[in-house]
Amino acid sequence: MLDRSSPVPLYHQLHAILLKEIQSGALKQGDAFPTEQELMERYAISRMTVRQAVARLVHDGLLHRQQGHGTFVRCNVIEQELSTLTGFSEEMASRGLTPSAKLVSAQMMQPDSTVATQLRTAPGEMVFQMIRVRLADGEPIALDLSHCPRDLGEKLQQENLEGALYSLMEDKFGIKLDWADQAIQAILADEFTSRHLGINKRVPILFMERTAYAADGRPVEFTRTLYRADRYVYRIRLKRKPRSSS
Amino acid sequence: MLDRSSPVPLYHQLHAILLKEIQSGALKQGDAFPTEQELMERYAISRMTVRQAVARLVHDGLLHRQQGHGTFVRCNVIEQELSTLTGFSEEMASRGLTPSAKLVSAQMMQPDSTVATQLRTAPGEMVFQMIRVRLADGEPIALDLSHCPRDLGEKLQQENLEGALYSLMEDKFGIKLDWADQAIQAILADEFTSRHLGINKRVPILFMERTAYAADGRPVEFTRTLYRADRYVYRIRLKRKPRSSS
DNA sequence: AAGTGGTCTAGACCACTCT
DNA sequence: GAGTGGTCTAGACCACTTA
Repeated sequence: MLDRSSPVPLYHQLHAILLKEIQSGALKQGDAFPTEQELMERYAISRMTVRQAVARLVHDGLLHRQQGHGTFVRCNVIEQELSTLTGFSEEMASRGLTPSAKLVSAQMMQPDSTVATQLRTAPGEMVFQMIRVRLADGEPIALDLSHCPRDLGEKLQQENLEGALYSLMEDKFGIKLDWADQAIQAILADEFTSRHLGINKRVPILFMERTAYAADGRPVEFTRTLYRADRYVYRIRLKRKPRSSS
Repeated sequence: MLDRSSPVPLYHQLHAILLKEIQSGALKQGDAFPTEQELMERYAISRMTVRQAVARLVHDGLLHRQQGHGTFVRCNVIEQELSTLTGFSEEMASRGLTPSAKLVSAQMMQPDSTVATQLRTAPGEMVFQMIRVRLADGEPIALDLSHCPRDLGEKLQQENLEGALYSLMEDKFGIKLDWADQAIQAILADEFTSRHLGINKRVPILFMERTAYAADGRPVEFTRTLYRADRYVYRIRLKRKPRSSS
């Protein structure tokens, strides 16, 4: 039931309860979900609060509503990997693999023009670069070249860089990551990449460039990641948007 | 101003107005956005309606709210390509290119096991397959192998298949596309692909598999698309999600 | 006609940030 | 203390679906 003395908002508590019910498998695909009226009475809360909790489940694709008909369970998948920004460590952990990293280098450097543009550094300003081999269950999966602004880099230099960068930034530095722009391409492995990933040269590589931004709009990381094509598939779930004004 | 006699919801109208103001450039990055109080008075509507309109702008990353501080303009980008499900034609059009398609083949066929699984066809049931070369400004960009359930395929066979498939499904067949699961990999071009895209063999290819679903949860399309790596980059914007319950 | 979700109101109290 | 956004209530009317 709901705890009204908790600092956690009621709609948040209700969302967690409903999510658990869906994921437990008690409700099967296509089953009718409790109506708003039912939820209002069962938890003794107002309709707007119910709607706020249900809205998130609908938005995340677990429920499907039809006006005048009802609310229905879309699917009972445990992993509903929507298009969320996750770091390598988080992504591997969610797939049930154990992530790790081997630090190749970490230093302040003069950014190339792409890095400078993406991180919006002043002319002549240095950035922090670290190169890491990312592993899953001990197997090399990707080569990662991360760049951060100078001030953030100075803090990072005093940390263990073989773990999750995003946890470090959020939990230790209090940076609120908010969104990222990604570009994904297919390329052939070069000498440097193939050596670090333990693969042949001239094999296909999934190449991702990502710029991550904090809640205030400031870029906090620009990363180039080269994934072994034989070990990694990029998966994403997309939502259709209304197409009225286009 | 708002039109209360319109069938369009007030929060929708307000969203459109505010979006226009942001995109017009009148508000610059970092500028303070009108407070909820101001918007309530200016448009003579209640706070919840204001919040509903603003919430979408926040969710789409155009605004940034900070409790006790205010609402601020994140950026004045015209194209905020969030992670939305778009077809090839829509995507190219949004990049300012003219999309087209050359039909290679279109037929009913026995699905392979992947296609049958993704489209959830009954054993022995046929599916509709069409193979198309997708062009942008007359240049071949991708080779597309689309599969649809039998009933949908029968309708498609009577249509012009060299245009946008999603428009056809939504506008002509009344199918509400809702979401899709995608997998993106890097592979090497095979003989069939390189011939149709006019490229050398053994060059890298961005390979995407996508299953698209309607609002009722039914799969309506499974597509394999092979993109020329030298002409196409997959771009996406991701939002960070709260990481409390994981 | 009854039940559902979609929209909207006019209040209320709280947590947070700034001055 | 004043102003902001965050949460919550108890109603209301409407549009749509099903029977």
